[in-house]
Amino acid sequence: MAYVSSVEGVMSKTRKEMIAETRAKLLAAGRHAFAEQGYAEASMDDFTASAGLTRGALYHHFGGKTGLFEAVAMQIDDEITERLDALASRAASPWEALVESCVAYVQMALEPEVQRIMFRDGPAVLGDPSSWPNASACIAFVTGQVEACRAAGVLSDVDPEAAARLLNGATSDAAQWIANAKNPEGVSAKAVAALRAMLDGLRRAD
Amino acid sequence: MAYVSSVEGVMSKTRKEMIAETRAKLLAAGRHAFAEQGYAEASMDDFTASAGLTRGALYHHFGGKTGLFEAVAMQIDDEITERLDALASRAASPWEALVESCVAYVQMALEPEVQRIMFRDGPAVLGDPSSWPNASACIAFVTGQVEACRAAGVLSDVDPEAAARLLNGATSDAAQWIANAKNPEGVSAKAVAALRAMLDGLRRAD
DNA sequence: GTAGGGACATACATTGCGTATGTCAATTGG
DNA sequence: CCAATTGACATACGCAATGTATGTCCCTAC
Repeated sequence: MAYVSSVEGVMSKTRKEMIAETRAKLLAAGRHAFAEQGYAEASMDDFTASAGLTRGALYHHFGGKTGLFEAVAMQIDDEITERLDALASRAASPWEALVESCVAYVQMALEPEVQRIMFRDGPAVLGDPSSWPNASACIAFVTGQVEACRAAGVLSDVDPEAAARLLNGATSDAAQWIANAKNPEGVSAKAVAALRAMLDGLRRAD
Repeated sequence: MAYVSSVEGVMSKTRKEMIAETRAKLLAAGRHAFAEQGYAEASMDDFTASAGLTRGALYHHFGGKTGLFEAVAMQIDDEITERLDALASRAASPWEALVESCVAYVQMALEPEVQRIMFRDGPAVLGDPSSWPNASACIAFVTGQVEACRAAGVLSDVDPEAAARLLNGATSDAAQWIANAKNPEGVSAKAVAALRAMLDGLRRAD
């Protein structure tokens, strides 16, 4: 048993692992390059080489530059959703979950990687986020929270997805604003305060 | 006086007119191409040729592809501001002016040209709109309206620019959503209703 | 064990941008 | 009225980057 024979089981798994590994390497390299230099300026030759590969591998696995970018965006979107989910599950009420999710969303959108890939280059490369392959998991997540709030009776009769959309736009735009401000802390405080006020507008007046 | 001598006055004006005309032709051709094909896919050779010119003229007047795009974006931004201004000046109150401006903004953002250039490609090419050369005149305009509302006492104590930013993000995102929806009319109604609700959140509870 | 297919690299063609250079008309100064 | 110069614009060139077509090698399957 000094070596493994290519009987099938073991080797095939190793093989699949190798493939998954190169996919992951490409994904990571692309993600880094897209975040650092932006989509247009990122050279496929450069960042595939930095992963010890060539464009051949990229075209094989992702079909092209756009395909890789799409995969990266989906990965980030999933991560955001997961983080929001973890946060919301610790909230006392649906309403609080929604509010805290929105605030957290602003914070996440401040991260340069998220900002650049999801909010700046994303729409230009992939089109409207709502038409992305996974339909923007994080928007769907917020929509769910709005629905929960409505079910709990704390929301006025607005369309859940419409509310989620508006919130998404408001928060991501606020994040852009904060990120490019001279004093991000002060601006952030203002933005969050205004955001809470707007959210209150959605709450049922009782 | 059968012909005009190049004494200066008349001829120099004609000359300037010619120059202004080619500038305008480039601007129009670029605007059309950017709107139709997007920034990245628009070929300078193609659309300058469609204006009866070459890239030489473009580089001379605008410094490059980015420069022309910037000029186009500023032009559109000015047009939007002007339209909002005309609309707001007919409103009965500052609050109504703000609300109607936001609703109108959604409508404008639905126009394919505005959508593509200002909301999709704009941020990717020029960066965050708030850092654009003219600092996004339309955001400044809305900020002014929010300030007027605050002065009139109908707004709670939110930061004017923060509110304007959130509104801008919410409306433009809503527009994106509407534009890509199957039934734009229905979605538009939902979005506007939710927008009004959010706006109410900013209004001082009295 | 050999035939086949998939994973990836290499080679090539195309396209598009940016810059350097050239040309011609118009302005300016005498 | 003429010559020199400036500026508007076109042409020519080089480079970089993408997409595709082809090749090679190793694993898998029969």
